[in-house]
Amino acid sequence: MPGTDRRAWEVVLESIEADLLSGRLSPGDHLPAERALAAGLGVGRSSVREALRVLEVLGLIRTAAGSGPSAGAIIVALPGGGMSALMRLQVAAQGFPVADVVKTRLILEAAVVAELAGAAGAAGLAGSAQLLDAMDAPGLTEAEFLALDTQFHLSLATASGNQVITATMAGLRSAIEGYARAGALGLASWSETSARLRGEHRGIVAAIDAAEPELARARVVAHIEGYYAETHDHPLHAWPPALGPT
Amino acid sequence: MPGTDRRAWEVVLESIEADLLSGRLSPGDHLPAERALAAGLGVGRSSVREALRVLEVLGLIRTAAGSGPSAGAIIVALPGGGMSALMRLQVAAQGFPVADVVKTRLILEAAVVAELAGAAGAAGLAGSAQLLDAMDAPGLTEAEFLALDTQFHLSLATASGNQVITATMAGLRSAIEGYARAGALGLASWSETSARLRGEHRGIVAAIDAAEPELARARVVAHIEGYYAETHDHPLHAWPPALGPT
DNA sequence: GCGACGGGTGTGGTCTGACCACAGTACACG
DNA sequence: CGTGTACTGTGGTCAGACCACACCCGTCGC
Repeated sequence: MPGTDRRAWEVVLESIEADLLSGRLSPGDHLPAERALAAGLGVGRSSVREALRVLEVLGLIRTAAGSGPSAGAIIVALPGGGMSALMRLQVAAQGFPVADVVKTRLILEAAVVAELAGAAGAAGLAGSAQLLDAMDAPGLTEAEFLALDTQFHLSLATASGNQVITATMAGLRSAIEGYARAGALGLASWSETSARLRGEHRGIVAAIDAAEPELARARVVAHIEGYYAETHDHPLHAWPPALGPT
Repeated sequence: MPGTDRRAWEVVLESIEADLLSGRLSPGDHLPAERALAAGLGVGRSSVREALRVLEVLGLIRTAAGSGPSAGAIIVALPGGGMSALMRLQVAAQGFPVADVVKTRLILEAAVVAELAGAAGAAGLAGSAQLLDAMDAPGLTEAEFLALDTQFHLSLATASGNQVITATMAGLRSAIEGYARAGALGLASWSETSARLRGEHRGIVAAIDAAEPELARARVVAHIEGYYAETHDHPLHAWPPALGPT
C-alpha cells in the first residue's frame, strides 16, 4: 500500500493537521503532551518533537516548559514568524532572487495602498502616521531609520486587514533586510536619501487620504523602484526577466 | 548575556543559515553528516535532526539515506513545498482566512497576467495553452479538471519567471485546494461551470497574446471573483474588512 | 484563621546510545 | 576479467535518562 511508508514525524504532522481541519484542535488549545502524543500515535518521542519543531517554526504553535495553563504546546497560528524564516532562508539558499522578492513586495504593496485609498475609512492609518513622525526625528542612524521604515511599510499591509498579505510582506521584508541595510550603508549621502524617502512616505499616505488609488499606487511603485535602483546600480525592470534564449 | 540561551536546534539552524549567507554552503552542496554536525556544534544529534527537519519542510534540503553522492542532506532550495505546507497549515489553524488567501492570489495573478501581456514575447505560454487543450477533453471528473486548473494558473505564474510569486501562488493554491474541491462538488451544473471556466481561461490567454494588460487583468479578476462567489454564496468584496469598531 | 514555604508533579529541552534499512563501495573469489 | 558479497557510512527511529522550569498543594509557623 503506497503512502504507508511515511516517516514517523510526517505521521505526527498529518495527525495534527487533520485535527486542525476537523476542528478537534483550535487556536488557543493545548496539544497533548509530547509523551502522550508519542504513545498515542505509536511513534517515538523524538519523532513527535521533530514534527512539533516544524509547527513551531511555521508559527502554528508556541511551546513553553514548566507547568500550568501557559505551559505545553499551544496553537497560536502566528504566520509572521514562519513566513519570515521561510523567505529569509530561501533567499540565503539562493532559491529566491532578491529582485523577485522586491518585485513581489512591490506588487502587493501597490495593491494594498490602492485598496486603502479606495476604502472609505482611512482609520487604520493612525499607526502609519505615527511612524512617519518618528522617522522625522533628527539624529536617527541608518539602522534605526530602516527599522522604522520596515514598520511603516508593514503598517500599511496591516491596515488592509489581510492576514496573508501582512504575513507575506513581513516575510519578504525580513528576507531582504540584510540587503537593505548593506545598500543604505553604501549610499553617498544618507541625509538626502532619508529626506527623500520621508517625503515619499508622506506622499503615499496623502494619496491614500485623498482617496486616489492610482496616485497612491504610482507613488508606491516609484518609491520602491527608486530605492532599489539607488542601492543596486541597476533598475528593477525587465519583467519578466530573460525568457527568450537570448 | 542575552541570546546565549538559544535552544540547541536554533544554534544549528543559525549555523547553517550563516554558512548559506557566507557562501560556505551553496545549492547542490552536501551538509555534513548529522553526527558530524552534532559533534562540531557541541549539541546532540536529536537537536541537529530537529533543525534539519525544519530545513526539509521549508524546502531547503533534501535528505536521503544510504551511501554515495545522492545520500545525505543536500541543499536544494525548492520553495514550493515549504510555502505549501506553511499556507496549508495556517489555513487549517485559522491563521489565514480563506478569503484573504483568495484575495492575495487575485492580486498576484492579476499582476502576473498584466506583466505577461506587457512583455514582448509570450513564449512562456506554450505550457499554459497545452493545459487549456487538456481541459477540453470530455469526461473529465471535477477532481481531474481542478488539478488541470491548478496547473494552468500555476503555469501563468511560472511564465512570469518570478520565483517568489511562483512559490507563493503554489502555496496559496494548495491552501485552498480543499475548499475549491468542496465548492465544485456543491455546484448545480458542473458541465456548465466547466464550460464557462474554460472559456474564461482562453479569454485570459487571448488577452495576454493580444498584449492587452488591462484586459488580461480584468479577465483574471472576473474569473477568480466569479468562481469564488459561485462557490461561497457571498462575494469577495468589502476589502478591507471590518476595520471599524461596531 | 491565615500566610509563607517547601516538596511533588508534569512539562518541554537535551543528550546518549543503540538498532534498523538502505545504498554505494571495495574487496575477495570464481 | 567478471561477479558477488561483506563492509561502511548514511539517515530514521526508538528508548531511556537527566535537567530546568513553573505551577500546585499540603504543611508548617505565626
